[in-house]
Amino acid sequence: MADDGLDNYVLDTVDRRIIKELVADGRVSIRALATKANISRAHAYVRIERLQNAGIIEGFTARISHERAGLGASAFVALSIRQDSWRGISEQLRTLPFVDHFSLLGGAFDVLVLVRAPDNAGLRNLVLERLQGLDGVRSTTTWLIFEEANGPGPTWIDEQTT
Amino acid sequence: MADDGLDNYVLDTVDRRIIKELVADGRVSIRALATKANISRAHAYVRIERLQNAGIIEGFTARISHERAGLGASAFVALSIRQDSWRGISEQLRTLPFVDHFSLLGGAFDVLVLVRAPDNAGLRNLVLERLQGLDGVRSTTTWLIFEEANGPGPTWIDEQTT
DNA sequence: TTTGAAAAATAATGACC
DNA sequence: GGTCATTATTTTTCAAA
Repeated sequence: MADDGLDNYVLDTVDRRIIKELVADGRVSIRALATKANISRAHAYVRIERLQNAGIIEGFTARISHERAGLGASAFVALSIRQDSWRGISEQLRTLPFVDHFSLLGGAFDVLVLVRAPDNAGLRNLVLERLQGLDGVRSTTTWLIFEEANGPGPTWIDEQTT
Repeated sequence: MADDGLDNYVLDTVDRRIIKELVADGRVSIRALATKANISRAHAYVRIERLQNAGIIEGFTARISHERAGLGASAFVALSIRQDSWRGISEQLRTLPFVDHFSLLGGAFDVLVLVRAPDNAGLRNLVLERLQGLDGVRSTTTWLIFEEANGPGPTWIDEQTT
């Protein structure tokens, strides 16, 4: 593949500062961003566009409190699946309501799905009716989430050189 | 607790439309948002502020591609912990670099940590040196993430009545 | 990459239905 | 809740250095 600038893009200090600010506040004005990152506005525009074109910044979104928004019951559901069924299962999970995130894993389990439903009844229905019914799913194991939190965010961004 | 308007806030149709748009595009202008949600701009300001005060909208952020930003190795790490150690472990995980998200679970495992490191060596170091060294951690089990994706987003938001 | 200028768009507020 | 009007800011582009 030719180097079209989209792959193997190495972040420099300016990129990292921009990312840090945009992760902390996705609606920050370009003015404020440029100031905080110690660059000109014009430069900020250029860099942000480049980061988006490179696929490093995928987009911007609102962070919603699952619980306060009505999704009070969350769980991880491990799926044991047939060897050749990952692709099909993946396609279905992408559109299954209340599925937040899912991963194909190495090790004892095959697929780990993070689901968030309005309540335990909804969770139960989701697991028993939808997940276990997916073509290729052999068995499921569910762990309720009692409490959760996020890590420190992109602290690693300060620790790299360029 | 008195009803200060911050708790038990029930979303109506307008709130849901606003959230949907802001999740899809966190930097959308209030103008465009108001148009898409079929409300006036003034109304949009009021609603967004209310949603933020109620803690439903926690903030805004850039969605970063972990892989393209240099975090190519991700894994789930299950921690088996001492009964009384959750609080302390939680506090430490909040500041531990490369920790993305973690949960206190019911069931066989105690804590599930999602970590993202630059490479497998970094991942190994993180698990062996940092996570296993946390006070209260008895043992760890690691599952590498080969592939991952997100669910459909807030589709459930359309399916509720008010 | 930076700076300054300038037009267009948007934000934010307040008065009034 | 919605509409309108107004002013302050910001965005965005461009030219110049």
